[in-house]
Amino acid sequence: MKYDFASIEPRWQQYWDEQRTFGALNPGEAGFDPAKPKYYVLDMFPYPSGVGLHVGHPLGYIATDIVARYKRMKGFNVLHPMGYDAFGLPAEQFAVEQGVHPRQTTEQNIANMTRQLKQLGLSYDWDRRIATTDTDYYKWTQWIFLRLFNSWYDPTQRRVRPIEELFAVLSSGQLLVGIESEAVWPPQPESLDAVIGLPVGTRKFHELNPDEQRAFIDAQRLAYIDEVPVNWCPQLGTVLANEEVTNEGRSDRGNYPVYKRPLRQWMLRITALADRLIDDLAPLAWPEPIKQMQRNWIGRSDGAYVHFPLAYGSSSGSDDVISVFTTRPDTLFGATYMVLAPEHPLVDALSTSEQYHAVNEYRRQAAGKSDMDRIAEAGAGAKTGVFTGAHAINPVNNQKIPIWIADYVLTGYGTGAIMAVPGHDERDFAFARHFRLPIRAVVMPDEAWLKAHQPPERSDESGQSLAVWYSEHPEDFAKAFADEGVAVNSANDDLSLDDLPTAGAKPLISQWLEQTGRGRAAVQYKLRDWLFSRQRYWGEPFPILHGQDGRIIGVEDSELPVLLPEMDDFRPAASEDPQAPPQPPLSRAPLAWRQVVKDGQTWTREFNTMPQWAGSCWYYLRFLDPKNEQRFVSEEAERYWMVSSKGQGPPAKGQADAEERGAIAAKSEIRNPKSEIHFGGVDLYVGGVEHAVLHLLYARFWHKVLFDLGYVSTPEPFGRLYNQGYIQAYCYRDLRGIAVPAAEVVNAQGQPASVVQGQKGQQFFYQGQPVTEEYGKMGKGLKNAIAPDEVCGKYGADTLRLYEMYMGPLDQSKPWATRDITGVHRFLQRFWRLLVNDETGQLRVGEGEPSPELRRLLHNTIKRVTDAMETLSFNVGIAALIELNNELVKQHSSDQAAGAAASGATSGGTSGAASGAASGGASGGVPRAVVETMVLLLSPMAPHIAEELWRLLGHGQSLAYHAWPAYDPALLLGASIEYPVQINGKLKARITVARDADVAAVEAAARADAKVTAAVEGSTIRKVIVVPGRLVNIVAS
RNA sequence: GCCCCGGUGGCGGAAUUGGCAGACGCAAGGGACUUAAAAUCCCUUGGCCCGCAAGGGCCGUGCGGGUUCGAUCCCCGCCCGGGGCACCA
Repeated sequence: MKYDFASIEPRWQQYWDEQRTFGALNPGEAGFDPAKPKYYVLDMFPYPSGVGLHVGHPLGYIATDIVARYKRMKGFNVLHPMGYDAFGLPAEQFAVEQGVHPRQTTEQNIANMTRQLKQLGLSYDWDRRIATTDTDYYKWTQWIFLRLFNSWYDPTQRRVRPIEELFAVLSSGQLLVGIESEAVWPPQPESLDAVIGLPVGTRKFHELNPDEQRAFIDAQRLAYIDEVPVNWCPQLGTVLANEEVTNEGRSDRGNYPVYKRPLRQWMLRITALADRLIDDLAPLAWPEPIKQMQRNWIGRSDGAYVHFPLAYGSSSGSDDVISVFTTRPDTLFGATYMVLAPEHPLVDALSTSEQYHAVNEYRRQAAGKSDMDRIAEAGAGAKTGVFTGAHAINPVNNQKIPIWIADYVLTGYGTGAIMAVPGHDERDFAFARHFRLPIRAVVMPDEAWLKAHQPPERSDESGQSLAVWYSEHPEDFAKAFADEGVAVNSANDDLSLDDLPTAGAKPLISQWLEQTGRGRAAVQYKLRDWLFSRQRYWGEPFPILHGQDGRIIGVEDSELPVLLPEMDDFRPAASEDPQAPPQPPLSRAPLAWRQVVKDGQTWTREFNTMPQWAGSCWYYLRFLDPKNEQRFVSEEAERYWMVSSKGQGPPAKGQADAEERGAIAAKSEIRNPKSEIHFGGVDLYVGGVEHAVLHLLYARFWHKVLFDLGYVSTPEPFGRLYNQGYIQAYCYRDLRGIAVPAAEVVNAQGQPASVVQGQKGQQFFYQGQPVTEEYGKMGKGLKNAIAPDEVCGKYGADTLRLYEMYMGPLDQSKPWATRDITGVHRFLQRFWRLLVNDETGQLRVGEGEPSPELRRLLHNTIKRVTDAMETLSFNVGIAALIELNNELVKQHSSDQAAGAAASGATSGGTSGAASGAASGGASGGVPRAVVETMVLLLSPMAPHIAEELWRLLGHGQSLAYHAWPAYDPALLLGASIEYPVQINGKLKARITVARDADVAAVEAAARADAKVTAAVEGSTIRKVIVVPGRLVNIVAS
């Protein structure tokens, strides 16, 4: 009876399905065991694409499946679900191309993908399958949006609160509200402290009229509408989030040009939580680079606002101030001009009549440029700009400084205006040189810097006079000194920074600014509020109604879901014209959908839809309780699955230490007194690095909002994150550089490329034409995709699973080599034949006890495989099983060969383990205890063959919940240990001593060894180092 | 430019993170079985050198230094590859 995976695998898949083997039980369900710890292991759910999976996709799924199966055997209640992220641009575009409704294509794709996943034997609880497009799923996406809409961020308590509480707080008169805010641009309603206590135009909330009150409240919501400069992609007919725009200023999807353009859009106030999104990263068991990427993306920088009064107000009054943000307030004395972004709203009012034309021309050009153009120019180092004709007063020295506009100042960051310190900023330096603006030195560099960048014509001068020269003429030096140094030329009647190091000057000047009302210390983030609306059809409709009076209200919870209307034409209004107005498809929906009568008034629905990220922001919560009709997840299920069980597994690499974790947990105690344990969440979350910032940041934001509002128990959703690498593959390009189908490429001898690829000196041909071999990420773009169906058909799912895990470390990218698959396939066949006689089908298992040597080898293998499971290093776990199998195969064949002497066994991992192992009752087969353990160890990785062998071994039920084998640490070592003996660090001899020999005995044995005595002949032994259990090193000279 | 990650045989990769470098697999070469092939099994396989041989010597983890009894691992300075960010004041 041969190893016939083609019949074994479907049979077991059917069995698991029918028996609901992998169904996870929630608290309260029949059979639920409260004594079991929980383990939630999650994949990043896929987008159901029409082309289906290639072998790169399941890499992470196989890994999580192995963990899920392992944890079940370790006695955990395991939740391992799968679903589909089915809304969004790609699904819609695919549907448009195919000319059918997106729902139909989405359902087909889901069916196909589910089939592909099931074929791999993945142990998902399929009863919990969800798709973000299900109405009873997006009902709750809308519900969560309403929570965002109906809450605000309280900066004094640093948490999200229901909007009713803001009304109460404001009505009680506790806070002052500056409705006519000072001339800070853009206006900053998001931070209440910016408007608390401002002297100008401040009124109490109850002094506002109802419209003003409503406007103020609306502006505080976490979901709000704002007219902001957005990324507008005319070809896609929609706006895009910053995160969806490439470095080249093109759309992530489709690679179309993107333009900046002000539009009224829905925003989510993610910036309010920026600090916590940074701080709470620390204790997470995430890869450090991913944390770093999130920190960089959020881009916190500490500095100060400085208010610059205008020299001659073009309009009278207190508005005539331009505020800037700077990280270097200590260089304020060196600010010799200001620059506004071309889009800055004060530009019109500022510009003098002489400069008006030039300013307008510049702004027109800037508006016409796509981000791509703008970035390309920046890359060339060119600085452009125009003088407005206006001046401002440097508040620190009352100097009149010119105001320019230039597109190197961005509208989206800070206040859209900067103070230019050309002496100490590279960009300002380049700009000032180009336009011959004054450059002042206010920070003294060290001598090394002065020497390195000194003017060429005075290179022989001494350091001392260089400092003087720099102080007077920094413009003569090669570049701006942008580092920290010592302040110079920085004093007025009231204040002196001179001789202070930068770190000391900063707080001093910030303090002075605050005391004199000229500014204040502040923090800025690169992170922008999240642009949340899209002009597409295939997304979640907003549960929002617009009144004819301009009021915006949320749909009642009881009215959810707001269903997507059926439409024949759901195409977006694409256009070549960047200025064409957006036309969301839903604006063409049937009138019955568009209009709602409520409270005797007619309301219009919101026509935008949510971006694809919405559904993936909380799917991990819905998996906990996917059928719940009353709530997005029951409190009980949420608490059980998300709050960490105690004493789970070892920490992942890079996990924060206990102290750090404790500190953060203590902080969050304050935020949510109701929860006891923190930073649990998903126990293992596996997915690609491409989601390092987007999905993971958005989901963390939503989760924190739900946490603050008391809907979830942990401040973070994903306790442990792991990123699998890409699978790469060889690809081939013809002479024009166009990728050709890799499967049809052959070498000069006509062999398929897959058998000889990677070898040197090969030439490859496609349809008789020479092609070049390269190496890249597997996918349809490079025409080098390999479908899992192909491999499953030829070798079986177990072999595919084993191969993908054996290729190398899970987190590294590595090349697919079809040729190598035979290695693990052979292993499975050899293992099968070890237990089953090919011809007779009889078991070859002995009922005796294993020899001590074999037992030791077995326990070492258990340890190695168990360690591999905990650290996700499956490649070495598989290697350990192969080694044990090889050893057993060798012994077993020597058994049959007339009891040949076991003398040649030297290759085992633990030396000498094998000799004579077969004795002790193994005649007639490998001891049952050994093979059963091996079957269990193999089962998470190759579950079908393991189940089949388990059944052949006489077990009546699935091994999925059988206890994981344990090893006895006492059995790992033999009676004696072999020590390598080094002389001066070089290996010279080996000695064998008793396991319990003490250091002195080991040293004596080493000194007595013949090879050692010969090697140290004629020199003196200075020192002998004995590392117990490791080695001996003799220092001699 | 800035920030990460990596560099080990012909190839994918191991090495208890300071303790025997190259586990395991692929490929390659030799052999057994076979009419033959496939499959299977056995042996060899980092490089160089000495030896008829058994065996022995030297070099070797991108490069150059350093710390150490001992370095693939730690430190300093480079080179190369991959990823992220990028006019963020």
